[in-house]
Amino acid sequence: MSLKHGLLGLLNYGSMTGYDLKKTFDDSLSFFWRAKTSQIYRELNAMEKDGLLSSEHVIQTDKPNKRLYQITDAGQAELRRWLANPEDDIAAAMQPKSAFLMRVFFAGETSKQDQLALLRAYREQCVQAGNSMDVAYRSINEYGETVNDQEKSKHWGLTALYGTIFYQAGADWASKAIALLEENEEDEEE
Amino acid sequence: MSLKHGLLGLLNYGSMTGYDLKKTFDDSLSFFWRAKTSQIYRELNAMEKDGLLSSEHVIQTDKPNKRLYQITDAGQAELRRWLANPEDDIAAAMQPKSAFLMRVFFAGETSKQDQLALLRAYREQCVQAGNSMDVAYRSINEYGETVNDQEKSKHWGLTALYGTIFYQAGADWASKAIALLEENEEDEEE
DNA sequence: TTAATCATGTAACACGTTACATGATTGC
DNA sequence: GCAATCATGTAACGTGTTACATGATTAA
Repeated sequence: MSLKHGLLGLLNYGSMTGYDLKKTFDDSLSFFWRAKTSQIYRELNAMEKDGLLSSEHVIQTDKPNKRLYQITDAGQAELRRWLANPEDDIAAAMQPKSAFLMRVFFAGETSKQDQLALLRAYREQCVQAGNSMDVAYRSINEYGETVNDQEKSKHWGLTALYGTIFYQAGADWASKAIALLEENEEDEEE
Repeated sequence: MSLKHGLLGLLNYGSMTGYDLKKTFDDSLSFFWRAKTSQIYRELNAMEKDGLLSSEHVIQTDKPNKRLYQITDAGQAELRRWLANPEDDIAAAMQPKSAFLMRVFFAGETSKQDQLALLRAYREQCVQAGNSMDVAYRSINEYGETVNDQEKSKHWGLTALYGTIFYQAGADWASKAIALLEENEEDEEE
């Protein structure tokens, strides 16, 4: 359901096209949510049918024509209703789904070299992702300082801070896991 | 694709019914993967059609009849192929999807009280989940000590360790986020 | 002249959830 | 008598991905 509410949340800031929404997702929400163009257009259609959005066709001469979506009163009500009921999403946040951990679970079927390579690759990616998140974090804060929407940018910054901590924790875990595997590397062979 | 490979991984340890597989998922993989009964039966069917599994009908007098699944040579080959190619899943692990963070992002639309309540509820759930993970971690290690499959239980333990660190990081982030919001609680009103 | 940006979709498939459907045996 | 365990599925729906389809304008 969260693509729907993400779209409502963004359109609550102002009218946009599907194309704009896609870019905003990619630019600002991509750490914790992503969606393909095809899914966004389909969802916008369904939401308009449900009365959460309305749209107007805008004819342009210099660029392709476009469809501008705006949130309706029913849409704003739905956004507020959603924000007021976070229980299920908090519970779901305790239940990650990770194909990577599935691999760790079954890594006993691979060679010790492969096991270590898996964990090292993961750690490296965490470090890299952490670095790029630091950049994003700074740019959000800078943006919040220059523009006068400090209240909003504060929450955007919190999601970026989550990213930094999440990747750091991933790298720490991988380091410990590697150490645990290397402990008995000498006496065992595969 | 990981339900498929989870089923292959478990059936690689020995033949099981759909019912057994469901229980094993719930008992051992539930921190990082869950599946409904209906999905498991559907997937087993598809996998048998693809030649990854074979099944035999077992007639029981004291209990309902059952269908025992076993992995085929093609299934073992597919399991090995999957284990040898982890790149995409490592990359995907850097791209979490979180409806909870979507809520944090848009929390500027709610009252300061609701913002704090959201973060406090999240922190509390992280602490609770962390505690129950510690229990799971200990039971896995005890199991690994008594039984002689230390090599396997080591990796199972690594996934539990990930859980502990993940929940701890979540609680730490929430504490920082709460502190940041409370910083300017005095001078601002909503 | 070539890549990027702007702009919107359809169709099919893959994966996950919800609701429905059945029924015997065992332990409290 | 009632709940738990054992045991297997179908149908419909919701959500996400992949492949396909088109085409103008602008900047390097």
